[in-house]
Amino acid sequence: MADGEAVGVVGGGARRGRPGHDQETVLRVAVDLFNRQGYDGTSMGDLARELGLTKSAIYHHVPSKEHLLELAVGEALDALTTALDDVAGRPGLTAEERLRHAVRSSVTVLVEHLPAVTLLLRVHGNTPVEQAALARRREVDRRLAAMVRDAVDEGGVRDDLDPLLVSRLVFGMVNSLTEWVRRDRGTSGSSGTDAAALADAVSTLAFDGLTRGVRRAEQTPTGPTTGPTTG
Amino acid sequence: MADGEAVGVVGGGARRGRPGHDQETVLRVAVDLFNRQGYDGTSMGDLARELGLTKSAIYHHVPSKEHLLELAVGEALDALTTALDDVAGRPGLTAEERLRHAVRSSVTVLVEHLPAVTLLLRVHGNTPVEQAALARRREVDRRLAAMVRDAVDEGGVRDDLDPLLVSRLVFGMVNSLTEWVRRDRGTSGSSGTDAAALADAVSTLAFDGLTRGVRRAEQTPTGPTTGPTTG
DNA sequence: CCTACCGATCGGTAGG
DNA sequence: CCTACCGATCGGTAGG
Repeated sequence: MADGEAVGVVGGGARRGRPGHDQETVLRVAVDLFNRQGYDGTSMGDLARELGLTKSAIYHHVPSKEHLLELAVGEALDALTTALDDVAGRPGLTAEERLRHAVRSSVTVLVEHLPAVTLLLRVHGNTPVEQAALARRREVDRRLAAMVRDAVDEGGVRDDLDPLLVSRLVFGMVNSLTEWVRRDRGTSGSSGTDAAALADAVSTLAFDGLTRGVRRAEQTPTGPTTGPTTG
Repeated sequence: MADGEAVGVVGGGARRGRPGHDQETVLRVAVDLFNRQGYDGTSMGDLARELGLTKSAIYHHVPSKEHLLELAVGEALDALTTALDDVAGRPGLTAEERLRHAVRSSVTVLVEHLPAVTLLLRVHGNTPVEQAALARRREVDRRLAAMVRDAVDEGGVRDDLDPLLVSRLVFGMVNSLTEWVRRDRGTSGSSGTDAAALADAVSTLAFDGLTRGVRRAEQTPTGPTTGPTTG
């Protein structure tokens, strides 16, 4: 990936005569570039060079640059929305437990869809496509804020700080993972372990803080180690 | 600021015959645009329109678009570095107290230099100027991580989580403030109150977590309400 | 000669 | 999937 080298295309082993670019490959390489250089800072020429083909050839696979953005942010928003639906659909959980699940699910989704979520979090709203993405993202934020409010009302979460502020800070911390988490080299589809450990750490820090000493036993939610998103 | 309206230039009251654009005004308007649309997503034509003058006239005040970026990220990095120097220069503080000050200082600097810090946090490294900014930013991150390690070694901060991870999460939470904090309308130079309240909230959440009940008296550091940066 | 700009256009490159 | 291009716009500069 270093110098002027075009990326290997088919992940597996045997490579066909033609490079075999499909939309998924173009999308993956494009999103990586968008995240490295910024969406506006990435030209279709950059993408062509990275793919090892001409600019025009890209348009055989995708109709426009912005469609690539749309696909990626759609993936991220679908995953986040589904995760929240899962949490909301659990019967018999307290509001605090649902919030804990939401934090863990957010981390898991972020790690499993890292490039897409990273791109989503950097959208500016410069075009209708970006504005639509921001609208869906605000809806996710609203649902997360509501879960914090519910947990405060229920009594499990501190009420000396504004719930909206708490929601912004906690999920701001979660979202900041995109700044440094790296994708695991894609042996296959197993990214679960790292994500779970990270989710634990984030959850611990968010709920218990970084001050030493006050550790609590009721840290683990009802569903113990099974991931709330994929489960 | 809504439609095609050019921004008011001289903040005060009496306006001179000529618009009186100086470099500072150009910089302020430019950084606001960069943060709204992205640096690469903002053309010098956009900036000219917002300033109410021609593109060419901008180059009477600034040598290039990138110089505007350089000035802004320099302001942010200088402020962050100075704040860390201040904290490091305090004698007789425990490592935990220094860390608390660092968290509060970071919030204060972020609020007081909000546009500059926001821009800094979005730099990609596409040019030598951006790469230099990233290098300075990494140095700041290293110093913050070292403060967390010291606090862990000292015993005041939990040691069941990786100090580097804790540092990233806590200052990721701090940095996420740029996503939603709005500058106060600039009556004069008084932005202290809001920043202090926000610093309190962030510090409380970071050190004590959001779980109800375990509130601690030793929350306030040695220097109680005087801001560590400006003091 | 200075300042604070303007209308027009430069050489290159963007997405398509 | 390429060569050959387009309308437009990019950051920056010309003379006045």
